[in-house]
Amino acid sequence: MGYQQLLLKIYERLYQQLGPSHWWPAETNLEVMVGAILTQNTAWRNVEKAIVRLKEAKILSYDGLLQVDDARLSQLIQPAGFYRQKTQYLKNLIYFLRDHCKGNLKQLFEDDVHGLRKELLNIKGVGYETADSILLYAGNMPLFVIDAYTKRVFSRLKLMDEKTSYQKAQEFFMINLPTDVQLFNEYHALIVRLCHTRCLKKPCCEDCPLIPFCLYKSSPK
DNA sequence: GTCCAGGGCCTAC
DNA sequence: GTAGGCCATGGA
Repeated sequence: MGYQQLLLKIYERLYQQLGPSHWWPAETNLEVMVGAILTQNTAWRNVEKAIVRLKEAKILSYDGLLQVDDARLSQLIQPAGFYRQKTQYLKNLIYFLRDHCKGNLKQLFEDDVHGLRKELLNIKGVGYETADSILLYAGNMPLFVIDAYTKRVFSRLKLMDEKTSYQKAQEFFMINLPTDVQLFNEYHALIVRLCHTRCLKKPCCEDCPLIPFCLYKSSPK
């Protein structure tokens, strides 16, 4: 079986087992962008707390985030951890939006995808995964998002090395899958959800949906 | 108490 | 281009 077929088989199996994800969990595109920064190396439940606080303070908006002072923002996002860095990262993002499109996100995502990706990566605090999450889940642009879970799952399937670079891993998926925003959206979401609900230590859990594709043999304990 | 979570930056090599 | 240290909270 070629990689194209294999990747689609794995996708179909995950979708059958886990069902649709309805990602990204956010009410607006700006909320997706904010969540993408807040979730950096942080459990989503902690991000949710910060998001709720931002909403309660009525500053989860372009104008709100533009005007709030650093100390206040820092205090509100504290539950999401790394709050001093993330305060600056959020400010950097909002200043980019101000300078680039005056906060008009619809206009922002009309740009050329690769040009926009390069500009996002120029923002201090936006790396590959954050940029691609924003482009895919807020901008509906066809970028496959790689994260630690993706590398963990697919290295276990012997389809890549855990240390594979972001670019190489992304290339692997994008070369071997049709360029389809909805497919990229759902595939990444399913990988994350799989990792939230399954043990990923070797050998495979006996009820793991990916057992048919897993090359590690379960050994009796 | 220890480990980890939907990373990214900086520095050294 | 990459390995290691750093950033911080909250749940398991």
